[in-house]
Amino acid sequence: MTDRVVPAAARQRRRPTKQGVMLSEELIVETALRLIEEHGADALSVRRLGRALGADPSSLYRYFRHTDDLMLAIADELIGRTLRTWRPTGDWAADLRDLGLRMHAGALAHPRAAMLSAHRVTGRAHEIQAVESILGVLRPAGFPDQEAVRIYHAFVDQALAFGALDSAGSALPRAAREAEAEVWRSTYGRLPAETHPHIAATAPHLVATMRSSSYPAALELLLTAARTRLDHLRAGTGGRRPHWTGSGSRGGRTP
Amino acid sequence: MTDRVVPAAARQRRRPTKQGVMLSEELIVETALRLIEEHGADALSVRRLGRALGADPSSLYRYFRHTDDLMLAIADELIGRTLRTWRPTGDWAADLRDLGLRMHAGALAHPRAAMLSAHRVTGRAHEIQAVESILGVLRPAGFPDQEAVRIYHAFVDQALAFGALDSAGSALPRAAREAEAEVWRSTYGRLPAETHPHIAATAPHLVATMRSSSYPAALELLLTAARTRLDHLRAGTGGRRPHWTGSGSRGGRTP
DNA sequence: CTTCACAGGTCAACGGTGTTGTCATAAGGT
DNA sequence: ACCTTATGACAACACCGTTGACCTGTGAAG
Repeated sequence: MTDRVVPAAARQRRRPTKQGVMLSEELIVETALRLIEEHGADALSVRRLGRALGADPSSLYRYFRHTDDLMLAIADELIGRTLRTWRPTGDWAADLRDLGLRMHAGALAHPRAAMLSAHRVTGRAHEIQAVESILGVLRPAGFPDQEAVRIYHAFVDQALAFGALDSAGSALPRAAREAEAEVWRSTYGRLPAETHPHIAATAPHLVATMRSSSYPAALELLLTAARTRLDHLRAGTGGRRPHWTGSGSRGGRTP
Repeated sequence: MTDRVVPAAARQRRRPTKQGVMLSEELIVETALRLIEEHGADALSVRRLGRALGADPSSLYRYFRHTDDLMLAIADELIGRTLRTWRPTGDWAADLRDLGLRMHAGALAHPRAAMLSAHRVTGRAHEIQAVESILGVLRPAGFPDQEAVRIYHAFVDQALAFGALDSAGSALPRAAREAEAEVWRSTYGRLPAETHPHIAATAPHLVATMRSSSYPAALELLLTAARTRLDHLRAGTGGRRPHWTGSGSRGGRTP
């Protein structure tokens, strides 16, 4: 069974399902998204998707090599939807802020899908378009190539990471979320100043702000830092070189 | 079968496994962590864990209500380990950088646990100690309470969010991860300059850096922005320097 | 010592999952 | 009208988490 998948473009002999449905990559992705939204991320399995489509589960393997492939297709569709409503103005900071907030909002609107797809590189059309667009905001703004790539990377990952984090929070059952809010109020709001002076001193602020997402603040911090860097660059000296050369390792266990 | 779990403190009638192992909450958590480290995140299943322990899988349900409970126990242990090796020096930026990188590394070392616990507030001892410690770094540095809380919030969420994001990446099956690296090289590395000028211009940088985590960069941006903010505050208040408040920078006990 | 309740380990089963080898058939090109 | 073959269907495999019923060693009480 070397390869049972035929590229979407080359499909011709379509044939209806026993229940009369015409399968297609598009229909499968749409149905998967609907399934995720309506019944939660756990509701997405090959078998349920097959049932929802009116087709045998194994038929899906004619369109996607494995479930991972399907996830990538879903992720790309979400990227496309987000990008489609974004209109860059030429002010790099404003444009990035706008896009970041859109990405975050998009993730919150599709919590389960966002959680599933945030960490994947799809290499598909919409994603490529997004990369090109963001670099197209940074480079004309005056960031040198290497710097532009670094900021792009941090910006995108931060939007995706916070999107997934906040999605996970909002996807919790109602009771669990209220329990968490209660923890902040009753546990952190009442620690004695003798043992926990800093928490006690800031308790009102903690209780007030810990419930909302910190993404807007984090985004603003990122933009501030980028602007600072740009100012240093324009000052001519080139400024001090940032020491954030990627030292972290994503993937690959470190023995 | 209302509740087959007995609180750890009340256990007394321990009895060895058929293979002669004495089970305990601790042993189970330790073994689970070892399993994750040695054979990857996918290796952690109730059945495998049972096998590794020399016990019937169902025995574990005498100690944890379900797998989620086990994950939370693991996560709590991880928070403890991360804090235990952290030694604040008094330089707020350096201390936050150090802690952030430790949190991120801890998450990467145990992907499944990190992904599950990132968005939860436990209100338990280790977590409280962490909050107190971080505020104890920011406030003495001169950040006003509200500002300190805002930066604390962004800092912690950023560490958790990136930890979860990168964990998800590293939890992928080997083949999928190699496929992603290949996507960057073959897809993004070869786009023509006519259609995708910005990607083409930065392709070498993209290919070189997109595989590693952007957390160090994002963290550095956050610290830069915080320092900028602090400079503005000092300038605005006539350069008045807040002085260190003394002993209270550590939360709970430090073994 | 013996007795005895029951915590805790084991077994078997249920319903779920992703995936694949094989087969049947309708669609398209000739 | 034929033949090829793409594509849908079926059955099976090896896993998964979880649970109800059973059995037995343990620790305390008498």
